[in-house]
Amino acid sequence: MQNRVLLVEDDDELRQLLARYLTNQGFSVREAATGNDGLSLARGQNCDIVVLDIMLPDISGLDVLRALRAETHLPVVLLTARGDETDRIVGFEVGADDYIPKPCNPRELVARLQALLRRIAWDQAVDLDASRTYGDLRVEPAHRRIYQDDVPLELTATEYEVLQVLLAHAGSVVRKTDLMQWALGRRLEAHDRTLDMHISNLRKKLGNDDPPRIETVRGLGYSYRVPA
Amino acid sequence: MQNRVLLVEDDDELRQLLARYLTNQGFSVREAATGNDGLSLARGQNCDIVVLDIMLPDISGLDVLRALRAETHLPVVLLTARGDETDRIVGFEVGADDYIPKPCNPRELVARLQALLRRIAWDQAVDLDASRTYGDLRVEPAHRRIYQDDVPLELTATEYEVLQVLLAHAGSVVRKTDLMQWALGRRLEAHDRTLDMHISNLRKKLGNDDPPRIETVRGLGYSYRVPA
DNA sequence: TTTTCCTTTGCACAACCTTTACACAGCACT
DNA sequence: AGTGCTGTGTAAAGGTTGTGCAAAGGAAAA
Repeated sequence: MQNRVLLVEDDDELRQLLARYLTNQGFSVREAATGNDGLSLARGQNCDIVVLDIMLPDISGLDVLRALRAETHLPVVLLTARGDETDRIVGFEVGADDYIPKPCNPRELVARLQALLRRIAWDQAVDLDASRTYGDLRVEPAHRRIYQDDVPLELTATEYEVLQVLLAHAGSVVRKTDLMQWALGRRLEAHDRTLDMHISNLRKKLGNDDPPRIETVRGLGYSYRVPA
Repeated sequence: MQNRVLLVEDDDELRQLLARYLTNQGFSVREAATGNDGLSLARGQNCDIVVLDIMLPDISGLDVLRALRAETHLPVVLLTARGDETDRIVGFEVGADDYIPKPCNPRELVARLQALLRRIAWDQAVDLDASRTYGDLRVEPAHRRIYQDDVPLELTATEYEVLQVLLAHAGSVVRKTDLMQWALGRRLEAHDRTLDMHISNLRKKLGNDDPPRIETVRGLGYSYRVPA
């Protein structure tokens, strides 16, 4: 169950050093010293992640990456001698997942490889219940909806954002300036009643309970009453 | 419609600089100046990715990350002044997806954010070669056809792509910009109504049900109504 | 060429965010 | 109680933005 790394690097000494370190860290390592070798090994589909030097004797690592991206989404970490910033940007644009400047600390390389593999594992595990419940309300970010007793509320985009923030802070007071910043994405100016309007509309849609679910804290902001 | 970044950084000047740059690059930005604010906002599930400074006035960015990881797999990029290698390793071990030392080039930050978001999109993409069924619709990638109650729909190439992407994400909202990228293979420019046209045509071919199978999520994109 | 399809253009319309306006509630001070 | 200030509730009007769709223009395939 160990991860298989394909290491494409022309400098024999460095490649063997890294290969040994990666092996010690529990990876199974395939090595290639040229771009073409690397490309055919990667195409073989028998590795989980590729570490790819950019400076190679035959074809550039960037071209190898381009060729790979034309057919797969195999994770690729670029490795390169001191990076001009533009180089890095290009690397990412071509489809790299990470970019590590040489000389690199092997520990950091391993940490980054593991972070990338972990990310992939997370993404592929069905990450459903990101939904949260507050009393009779249920927030479902995937649908961008909030359900009250399993009935979806007909909220506008802004209303959704506002209620979302209030729920995330359920039980404590959210200052108007923060609510404005977080839900509306701009600063609260004097005499701006926009927020009050959205709160008013939200209360209506939530059923105008008494006492209201969204409490007013005069001079401060609003607070969603924590469910009993 | 655009990716939402949560920027947690206490240095007002730097935060505003980055926020402005990210906005210009097409992100929608939410800001927090403290760890606690950042944590509540991230919990609110109203962002796609988090940029997190480690040095914060109240609680350490690492603790914020730990708390987040206890409940979500939200992508997190750490940002820090100290370049100590051990710090980086710790950051990754706690669950960071990337680690950028300050002072960071905003262009590189954006490139890394986009690489991470792209990786997630790739990972979550459904196996496009398997045939799938959604209610009365059946996608058969081998023939590039979609059947409604076993009767093939007369779709054009683009319509097939659009519907297929919507189905692959059935039940959740697909942003217009993503739909454009995945189905049409190019970026969504301002005033480009192409997608709206294809949606309109698709709805017609699907029978113009009411409520429509392809729901409009104003300001965001479209969503295929998950079959009961 | 003809046909099919993709894209652009233009207009109408709907959704919705914001402003305006006024009424009223809370609070401090007389 | 009365007065005035400040902050809030909400209806209605105003303005902006996003969307639906027909029709025409182009581009690509047949």
